[in-house]
Amino acid sequence: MEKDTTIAEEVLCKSRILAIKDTSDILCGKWKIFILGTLLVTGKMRFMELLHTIDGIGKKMLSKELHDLELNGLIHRTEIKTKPITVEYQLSKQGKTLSKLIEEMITWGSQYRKDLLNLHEKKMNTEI
Amino acid sequence: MEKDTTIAEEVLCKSRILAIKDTSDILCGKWKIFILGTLLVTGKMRFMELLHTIDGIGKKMLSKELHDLELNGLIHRTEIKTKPITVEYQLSKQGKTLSKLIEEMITWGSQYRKDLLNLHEKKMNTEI
DNA sequence: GAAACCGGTTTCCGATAGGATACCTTTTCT
DNA sequence: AGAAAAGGTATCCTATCGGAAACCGGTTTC
Repeated sequence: MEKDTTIAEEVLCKSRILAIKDTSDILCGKWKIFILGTLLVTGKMRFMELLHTIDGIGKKMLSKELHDLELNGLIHRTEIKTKPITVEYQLSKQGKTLSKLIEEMITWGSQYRKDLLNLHEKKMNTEI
Repeated sequence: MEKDTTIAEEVLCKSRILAIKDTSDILCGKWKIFILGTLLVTGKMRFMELLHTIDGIGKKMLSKELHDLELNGLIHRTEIKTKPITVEYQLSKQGKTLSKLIEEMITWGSQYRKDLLNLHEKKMNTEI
């Protein structure tokens, strides 16, 4: 009886770890999460717009990360036959499911920063 | 009037991007999220337990990542004066606030894998 | 004809992340 | 005496990550 539950727990645990691994594999690298976040708030963007909006990224990295994200089905790439050609990127249906995760990262990051500041203030007060 | 809103929006946007950056900086690397996830489900663990539980990690990495996490206030390290000495690691109050984010990663990763399988099945069916 | 714009790709190079291995200290077991 | 176990460090090495810069093809404007 007890052995059953531990085995069941272990299987559950492994699948949870696998899920974490999947997620972090897909969001790995320095830029993907920012690209996704940017597309999430703007809806649609062109290559050059992304390049200028995402602070510090270079053409090579942007191009590579967009490829990865497209391969993993998180964004759509649309060529528009203007002259010169323009290309639009947007989140896919699958990509949009990341919004909760991204929002949670924003929430957590903001709170963490706030907590740090509070800690710092308190420390300053006790020092005076 | 319109300019005000765009400026306000831009400030908001920057702070959201900063929050994402904070979060991903703190969770960066190949192992931190697994260490946190493991501590989240088990409560408390010793160095060697973590080493054996987290598949594939080595001593050096475990040690380094634990240091980082402690520096950022996400975990507590407790030396217990047994012989030989044992050390317990556990999530701090701050660290526990990551549970929602980790749960969301698990949820998303599981769903993503499910969707992939469905896609694959459908494809197989149309191919027959 | 030159330059500029879009959306990239290619090449080169340096930094760093991360893995394997050996080593260290203290104490207990055999 | 020798080994083993806990919790690490130190050293070395390499694969990958990611940045800078040049280049490319098509088109349009000056």
